[in-house]
This record gives sequence, structure tokens and C-alpha cells, in this order.
Amino acid sequence: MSAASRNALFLTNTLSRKKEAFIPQNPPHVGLYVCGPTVYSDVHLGNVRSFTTFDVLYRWLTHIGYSVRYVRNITDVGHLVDDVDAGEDKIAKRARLERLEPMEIVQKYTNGFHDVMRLFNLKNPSIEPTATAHLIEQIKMVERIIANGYAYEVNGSVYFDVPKFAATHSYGELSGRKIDELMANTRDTEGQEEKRSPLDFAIWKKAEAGHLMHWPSPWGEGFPGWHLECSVMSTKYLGQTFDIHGGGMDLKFPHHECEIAQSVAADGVNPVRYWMHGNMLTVNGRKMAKSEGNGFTPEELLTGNHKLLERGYSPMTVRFFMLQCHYASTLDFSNEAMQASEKGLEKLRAAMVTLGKLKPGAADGMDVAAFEDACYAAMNDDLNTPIMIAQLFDGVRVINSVNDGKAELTAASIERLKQVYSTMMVDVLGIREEEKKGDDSLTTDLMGVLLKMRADAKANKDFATSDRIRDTLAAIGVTIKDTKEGTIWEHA
RNA sequence: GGUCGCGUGGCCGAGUGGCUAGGCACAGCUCUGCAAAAGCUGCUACUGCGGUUCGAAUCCGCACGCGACCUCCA
Repeated sequence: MSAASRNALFLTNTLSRKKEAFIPQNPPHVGLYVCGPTVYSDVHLGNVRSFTTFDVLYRWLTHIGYSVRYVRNITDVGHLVDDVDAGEDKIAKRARLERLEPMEIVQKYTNGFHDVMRLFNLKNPSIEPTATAHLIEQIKMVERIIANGYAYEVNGSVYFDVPKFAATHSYGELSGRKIDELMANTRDTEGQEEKRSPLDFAIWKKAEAGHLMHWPSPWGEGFPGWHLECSVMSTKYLGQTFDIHGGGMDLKFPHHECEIAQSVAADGVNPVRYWMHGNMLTVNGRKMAKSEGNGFTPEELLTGNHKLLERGYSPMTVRFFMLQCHYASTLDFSNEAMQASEKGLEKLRAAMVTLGKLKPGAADGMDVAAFEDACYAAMNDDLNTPIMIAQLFDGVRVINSVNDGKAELTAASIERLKQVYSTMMVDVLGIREEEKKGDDSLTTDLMGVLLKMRADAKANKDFATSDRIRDTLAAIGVTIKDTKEGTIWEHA
């Protein structure tokens, strides 16, 4: 495979529903925008999946030579709770419950979000803009939309005029919606009497009494509409038209559809060239979501302290589990699947350690270049991480066979393999070492004493004693393995 | 109700026309004091019914089941 084809990336574009060759507007630069969290509650594992998908995209784009500006926002303004509750903002509502300052809530959950990102080894974005820091830009955008005739003000709120926009532009293309079908299926909800059409959406909302977060605007005190911040912040940092916009499937409609409409209405430009949507993490076949109440937090996941969890799982096990599935497919969480991933990851890691200790031979039992090409091909095919991982497992068999003396690899092949595994596992998939428990020097010394006693017992064929040492250690979670290089131990 | 998508072996999960991934689990063998690890071997699936085709998990139709979106949601 040539260097050129190594960066021939294909991505499924939601707009066309097809895999398309990814060609950035201004190579080698790539602009990537991902919808970030709304910081009014803890992130759950489903959120983590989505961010992990785009983390791998960011890593891969970088790896194949692009210079990526990765923007992921923090939504700290809050969205409307619902139409009945019109005027109340999620963050404000929570603040009242907890008697905290809204920005305190924002800070708390932003910190929590960052902790989770670190835990799962997600890279920091290049820019992490907040909605509250871009109010002026949002107000300006509302003004442009009004000036172009696609929004109207009613009683201190400004609404986007969807039917008017749809008359001359396409609306619903991304999510496959048709305007008359949308009309026909409108729900009768209260509190929408200000809108000319039920399809219209607020781009600026008047702050009702008691609403805590509000700012002055040409239309009075209020706050920006649900979809505006992403339009503003993406184009501010990446340009009026940028390369990739990512987010979860559930944001396709209305969120992303509205983003397109807003940008076109304000600036006459389609904002995004490639739209990418990650699929949902499910639990017992149902979407993990705040509203379903079936989400667990990363902390619960680690401790296993949740009714859906048989026990805890490490962050890297979870990350690996997610990457064994293609991002566009739903992934069902189960203890059985987690345990399968845990063992698989262990095997892969062990093979990487083995790889570092292989003795080179004369023959070459593997076409390492073809192996490497296959890894690139999988990733370039719409980030097919499960195929790439399958390749790595194929390599494991070779590595272990060489270690068992049943096959050979040349020194050059071993070196190359080390690089490929390190690149794919660490740089691309973002699998890092787990923090080991009880690995301090005293423990190491004590284990050395115990293992020496056991070795002596074995040498004397006193297997009762040697097995008692092993079984007692096993009971406290320490596993003993006799290998030809000596006895090793690990703590689960 | 509307729109979109999915249904693969015990489990998870790739795969868009023929060469039938991968992981986990299970069984046998090798190695081993016994374990563990590793290797080898086996188990070989595509919801159902029609159709297109020399040939379909893969394309088309219908049925059944499931999900997502249509309202804040990754």
C-alpha cells in the first residue's frame, strides 16, 4: 500500500447516507466540530460512547497526517425544559433544587465531564467554547436571520420561520424529513401560541420571571435558543463552511437540522461538508438515556455498584468494548459482553508484552507490511475499528506462536510489529495502561518472599504447600502464573 | 400514526452477490506436578415466506419482531 492510499479515508456522510472519500477543504487542515455535553447532570456511559467515537476520529485524522482543529462545546446555557415549562431553563431548574448558583452547577458538571474524559483517555479538543461566552455572537446571528426575513419577534422571543425558509430552501434533508409530513404530524402542545407554525423553533427566548440565566438583547432580557450556540461556535472557529460535524444520532433532528437552517438563513452558506452520527449504547435493547433512567455513571461502572452491573469494569475495558463495535451500529451493554471484552483486551495486552521479548529468527512467518495495510484499510473504511481489532487479534496468534517456538519472525518484522501495535492500540484506539493496584515496592518485595517460598516448596515436591500459597493469594485477587521465564503475579 | 434503521452461530459483533471476520464461551489434544497462559482441532450462523440471479446473509417484495427519531437527550 502506498503512502497515498494510507490516508485515503472514507466516511459515511449522513447527508448522502453513503460512504464518501474524505477530502478536506484546505488540506492538510481539517475542521472538526462535535456537540459537547449540556452541563446540568452527570454524563453517563452512552455519552461516553459518542465522545469516544469522535475521539478516535480525531486521533485517526491526526495519525494520517492532518492538522486538525477539534472544537467541542460546553453547553452551559441550558435548553428549554419543555413547552409546558416554557421559559424555564434546565440549568436554572436544577439550581433551584440544589440551591446553588447556576454557574456553580455549570462548573461542577463541567469538572465532572472533564474527569470522565480523562478517565476514558479522551483527548482534549483544540477549543472547548462555552455558550455563555458567545452570547454576543449568538445575538448577532439572530439579527442576521431576522434581517434576511427568516425569523420574527413576538413578545420578546424570536422564532425561526420554518415554512418560509422551506419554501425556498431544503429543510429536513439531513434527517430525511419532509415539510408537509412534519406539518401533518405536529403534536398539539401548549405554550406554542406565539409561533406562527408549530415547526418554528425559538432562536431567542424571553426570560420569564424567576428565570435565572438571562442576558440583555435587542428583544429584551432572554436567552439563546436551543440550536444557536453550535451554529455560532462551529462557524466562528472553523469557518462558515467546515469539514466535519459529529454528534449522536439523537441530535440529527431537530438539532442538526436546525443548525443547517440557521446558517443558511443567516449567511446563505451550508455549514457542514460531512455530517457524522454515532449510534446509541443500549441496555437490554433500549437506548441508554437520562430519561430512561437506565444509565450508569462511570463511577458506578468502575465500582460495579449498580443493579445492572455484576461487578466493576475498568475504563479501558469499557473503551475497548465500545471500539469492538462499529460506531454507526447500536451497541448493547451486558455483563457477558463486558467480560468477553475484558478477556480479549487482556490477551491483546499480554501479546504486546510478549512481542517486546521475542527472539528474532531467520525465517519470516508473517507478512507484516500486508498486516499493517489491513489495519490502515480497516480504519480508512469509515473507521472500522472492529475489523482493525480483529486484525490485531490475528497478529496475536503469530506472536504467541513465535514465543512458543512454533514460528519465526525476523528482527525487522518484530520491530515493525511493535510499532504497529503501539500505534494502533495506544495512539489510535487510545488504550492505555490501567493503573495497577498494590504495585508499590513493599508489595513487590513481599510477593517476592512468597514466591520464593513457593518455588522452594515446589523444588521439594511439596505441592500441598505450593498450592496453598497460590490458592490463598487467589482468594485475595492475586493470580500466580508459572511461565518458562519464572513465576509472575498480577492483581485483578 | 409518520420517517428512518435493524434482525447473523450459546453470547458480543464484522461482513452490500460467489473465496463463508474477530472476541468470549464450550469440547478434545499438546505443554504442565497441578493450575494458569499459549498453540492446534472441533462446533459454522445469517427472523420467516416469496422473487431476481448460474449463484444471496448480502439485491427486491411481503410478513413478523425490535429500536431510534418525530419533545430535552451522545
